Amino acid sequence: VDPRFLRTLVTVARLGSFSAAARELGYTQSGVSQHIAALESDVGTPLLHRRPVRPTEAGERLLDHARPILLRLDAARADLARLTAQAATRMVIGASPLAAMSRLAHALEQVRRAAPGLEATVRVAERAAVAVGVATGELDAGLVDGIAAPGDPLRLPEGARVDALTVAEDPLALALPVGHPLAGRRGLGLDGLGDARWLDAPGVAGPLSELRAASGVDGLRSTLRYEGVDVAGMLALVAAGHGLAVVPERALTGLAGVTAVRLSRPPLVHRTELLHRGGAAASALAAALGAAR
Amino acid sequence: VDPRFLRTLVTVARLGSFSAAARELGYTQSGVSQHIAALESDVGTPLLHRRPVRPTEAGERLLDHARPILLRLDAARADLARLTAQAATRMVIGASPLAAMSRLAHALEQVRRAAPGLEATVRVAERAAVAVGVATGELDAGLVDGIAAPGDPLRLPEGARVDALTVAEDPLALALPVGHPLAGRRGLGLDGLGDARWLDAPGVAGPLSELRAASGVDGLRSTLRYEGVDVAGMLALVAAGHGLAVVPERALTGLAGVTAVRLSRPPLVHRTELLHRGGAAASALAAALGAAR
DNA sequence: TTATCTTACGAGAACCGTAATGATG
DNA sequence: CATCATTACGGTTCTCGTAAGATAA
Repeated sequence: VDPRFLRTLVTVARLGSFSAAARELGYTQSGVSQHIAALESDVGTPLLHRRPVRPTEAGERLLDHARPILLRLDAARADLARLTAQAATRMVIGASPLAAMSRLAHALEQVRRAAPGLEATVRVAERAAVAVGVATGELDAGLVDGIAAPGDPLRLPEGARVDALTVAEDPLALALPVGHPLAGRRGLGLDGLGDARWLDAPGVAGPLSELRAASGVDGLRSTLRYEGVDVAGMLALVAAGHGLAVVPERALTGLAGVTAVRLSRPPLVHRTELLHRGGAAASALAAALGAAR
Repeated sequence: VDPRFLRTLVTVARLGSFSAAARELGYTQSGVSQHIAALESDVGTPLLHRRPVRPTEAGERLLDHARPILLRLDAARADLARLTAQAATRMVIGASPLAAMSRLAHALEQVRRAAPGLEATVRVAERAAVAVGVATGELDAGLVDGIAAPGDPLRLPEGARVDALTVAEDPLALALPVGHPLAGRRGLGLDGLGDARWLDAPGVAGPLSELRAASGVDGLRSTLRYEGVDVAGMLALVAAGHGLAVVPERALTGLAGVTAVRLSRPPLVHRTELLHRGGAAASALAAALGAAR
């Protein structure tokens, strides 16, 4: 019942070890063991397999609830803290890798003219982490992007209570190595490309699973996974023929070794949203971004 | 930090009294006072005005978080309890007042043929309460209805983690007293009716605010509020000229004193969904309802 | 054996009830 | 002055750390 126990559970599940969780949380091994034992006696079922430490089915079920609950508790704390907070002089903005940085740069320019003393930081992380950061108050705002059907909002982690403003919806393109047989085409549909080799770059273009979910096209099998967050790095792999990737068209202009072909058939867009929780600085950003609600 | 404190807070806020909350929760006055004091000292701000007892701004903020968190905690408990549960012989189904009972009756028929020993109950409550009941395991399934744009899901309380299946989308009609000047029309739009007198029947046709939100038409002012859950009762008020109401067309056939005119202009439908959490009985119901995902 | 989880036990803190005190209409 | 919230205090329970025990690799 105690949320601290739930936090211990998710930490243990994440690290796969009682001792490691104890170190991270500032408890004793014993304390962690007692937390888990208390939870298990409460629900009347084992939640973790031991040796190796791995959630049971019931554990997985509880974790699915625990993570959003803990996120929401943190969000509540952050929300109340902001009520008492004084005017901020420091602003931290999160951004996912492909989020339209040029737009953000221009908007920040305007905000800084309006508030000269402002000290701003931009921190790049993946979309879910940015959403969590905004919800928990670590970030004052976040610029995130992803693939979605036109008009659909981006999917964010459960329990992350944030306001989302649409910043842009841009066309998507397929990144191909130069000389690829499809490189001359005007537009391409995904449906014929289920058998192609794909590059899965979750940190850059979003995970392939997101594309699969948004498009409804099955069988997009990846042959290589790129775990960096660097666009040029990923495109080098595309240029070398390791697979295709779907990327916002604007990210592909003027890069050697790859050709862009606009993605036409399943109506999908590269969507950019500004996440915030209503602070003054975030509102100024929203206005400067010309965001449509 | 203790969720029990949050539960105390929401109860006190709902009842507007420490003593009443203590009675309902099985605490003493003193215990409730200590809960609130602990929360206030934790967040560093008063959460309630006293005499009369009413949430402060910070209190409202915390309540917005606390209610979904508590709901989710209950849902987690129910979820885990179901893992250990044996085959159910008793099924409780929630239904909002206008949810297509005839369809449900037919589906139940099929389910009972397949499982003859089944003891079923249907319990009528408003939509949010049904969703909460399904999430917390009090109900095995729920049939709820409401007004929405075509294809849009119904809005459910935050934290209510349920699966929703679309059962039907039916046309909406305006209920008018016989002899009303608009009664002869073939179809009507809401946009010209902002100035009409409206009947607000949150328990029957859904709150007027829902219609306002779904249609985008402002200024639907109600002159009378009906708090019952009885269709005929509400329509009697319409027949007497106390105001117009938007109701699913099928609910209006063959009722004395009122005429139905189909609502055409803002594309809205009366939507019915089956809420459940994946139990065997609920799945059988879903199949019998021929629900499309 | 070694790393790891579990159990035993005691100190300290937290929670809740009884009862007295204070405040408000 | 009657109702309601707060404070004081004590008993019970809970939580956590130390330390010893159990168990699998």
